[in-house]
Amino acid sequence: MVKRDTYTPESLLAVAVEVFNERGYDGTSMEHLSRAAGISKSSIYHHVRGKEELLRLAISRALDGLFGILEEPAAVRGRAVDRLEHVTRRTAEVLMAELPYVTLLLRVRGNTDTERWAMARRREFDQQVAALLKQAAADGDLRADMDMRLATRLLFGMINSIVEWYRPEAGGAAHREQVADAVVRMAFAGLRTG
Amino acid sequence: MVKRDTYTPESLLAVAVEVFNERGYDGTSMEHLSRAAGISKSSIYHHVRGKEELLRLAISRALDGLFGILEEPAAVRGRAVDRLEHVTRRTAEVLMAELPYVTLLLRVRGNTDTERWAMARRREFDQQVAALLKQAAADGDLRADMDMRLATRLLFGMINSIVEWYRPEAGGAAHREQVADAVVRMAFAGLRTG
DNA sequence: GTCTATACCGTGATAGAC
DNA sequence: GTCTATCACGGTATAGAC
Repeated sequence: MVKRDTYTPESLLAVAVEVFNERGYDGTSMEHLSRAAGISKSSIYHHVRGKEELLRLAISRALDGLFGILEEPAAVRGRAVDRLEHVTRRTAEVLMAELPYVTLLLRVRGNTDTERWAMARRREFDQQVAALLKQAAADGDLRADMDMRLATRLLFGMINSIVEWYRPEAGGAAHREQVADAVVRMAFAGLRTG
Repeated sequence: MVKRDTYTPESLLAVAVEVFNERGYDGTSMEHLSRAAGISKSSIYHHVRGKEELLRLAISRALDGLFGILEEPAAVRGRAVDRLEHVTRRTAEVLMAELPYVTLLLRVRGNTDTERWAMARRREFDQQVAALLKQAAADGDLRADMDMRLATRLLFGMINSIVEWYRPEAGGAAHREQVADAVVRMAFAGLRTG
């Protein structure tokens, strides 16, 4: 959270998203934002239309990152189970790389139009991954004794929970890879030995 | 959300917790609560000291349910990996049985004293389960190629994510058991066949 | 136990000077 | 591009009648 002499919507966004994630979106006032940015409330309105626009910008960035995964070659070609593993790993990676933005996306509750739009887009992403699970199960590569809808939800639950504790300061790229490995391993092979 | 002729702190709590979970705690005003309860704002103050007391009551109930698990016979006796599996299943079950209360617990951000107390208690619970994982790994019952701290976090991430989609109306006890089974299966054996 | 009325403050947002 | 001053509104909470 570096204080700047002058702001662009982009650099102001970085500050705002940090505060949103600390206090929650509803718990953050324009006064909080102005103090964190080191400029007055009214100056913020020079850069963005208001609080909700900051939310929309942040969420768009998170969604762009996630949907980008689905267009990567390894996500569109090959056996479904391998594409699923790729998407799982990459979702964890994007989540850590774009942590504050994805965190905000995952926490919206649907109180405003912007939040409802975010939730709808997120559902689209989940559904595309759910289709992958279904195909992988049909291929016989995933265990048949589980509802794939339920499995999708638990898989995303595990991945998304990373935002609750991951902090980029500690560890860097090596740590990110270790986390992504653990997610893939636990989701596909489980905790138990043998 | 049944409207009542008269309220007790307990019955008012049930209404409040539903609204908190729909709109978020910070996004819920006393006006929202009064409309949902069908009584005036000031009448609410007759039953509780304020909004934050409702939060504290709700969170206490969730924590009591969770810590109760750790005192069950199957959680204190036997091989660590079996105790861990029991705690995993029961945590999922308690989460579904006390859904609105646990949901609220899992969403607090630490803005007030009450919220910070809740987060500290939750960490205590997590740490006790983390100790179980560590013991099970030492017994050779869990895979050695994963950091157990990380595994604990992913395990709880998976369990806790149930609050994001589980709705008690649909399915009843049979469905709850199916969900708990799926959690245990995925966490311990993984998604992949063979 | 519930109500109406209201105190008092913090909120998101705007006007206009520099 | 930033500021101070200000607005109208909605927030939590209280007073006091019924």
